Amino acid sequence: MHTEPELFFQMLADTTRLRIVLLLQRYGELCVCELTQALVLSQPKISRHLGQMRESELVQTRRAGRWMYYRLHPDLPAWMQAALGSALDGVTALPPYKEDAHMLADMPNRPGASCCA
Amino acid sequence: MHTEPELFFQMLADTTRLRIVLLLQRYGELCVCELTQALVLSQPKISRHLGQMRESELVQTRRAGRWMYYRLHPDLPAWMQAALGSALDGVTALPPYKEDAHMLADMPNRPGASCCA
DNA sequence: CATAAATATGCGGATTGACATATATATGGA
DNA sequence: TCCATATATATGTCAATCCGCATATTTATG
Repeated sequence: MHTEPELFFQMLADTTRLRIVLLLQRYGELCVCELTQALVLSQPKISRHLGQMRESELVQTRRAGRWMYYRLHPDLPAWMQAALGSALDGVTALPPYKEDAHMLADMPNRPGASCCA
Repeated sequence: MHTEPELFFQMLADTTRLRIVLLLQRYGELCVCELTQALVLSQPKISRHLGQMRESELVQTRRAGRWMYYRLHPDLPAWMQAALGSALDGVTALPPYKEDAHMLADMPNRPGASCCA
């Protein structure tokens, strides 16, 4: 994220993007179809928000077969990572963020079985 | 700020508002005319953004004579205060945030001489 | 009261963001 | 090779936001 601080906050200023970011922070790496099922939102909507976040270099992508995996950009400045940590602390107990993690944990046949819970 | 997390981030997603918030965090309490001079922006523009932040309960106001003083809302959730602290750390060395503090420090005849530097 | 300083609000135009629909690309099976 | 499905991207439309300018409101002072 070589971009401006206000762009960072702008990415977090939408509910869908914030939900995605917090899931990525928790699960490490997720593909579009996993996010679609976890958030119960249309695939184009998810994809568009992911595109924005990739353009602003908040997330990074990795293609594996037909799945495109997204993760938080590893080169985020320390203060951004700290701010994300604070947001995670303050938000994980609230809907809809709380339910999102459960939706993903209960999802069968996750493609990569990418990571932790 | 009893409002949603994404509203908090939305308030920080505009350069002018972010500059204001960081000045308030640093100086504690400032009136509109001080902010106008520090940021070198038009008074209506500043006032408008302050109004938004007051509506979303990110800041609180206090009238003292003809001056209206603004400060960060004292009841902000802990995670929001932490996130603001991280942002301050990451941003104070960069323009235009760095210059803002100097502009205010060098301003003569500040009304309340409200606070620290 | 009348004036001046400080702050707030209305309004029009330009930009941006969100959502739905449509189109493109790729993978796997017959 | 051809088709069906899964995944990703592009376009059109509408609403929300931001800005500049002008004007209104509030508060102090003489």
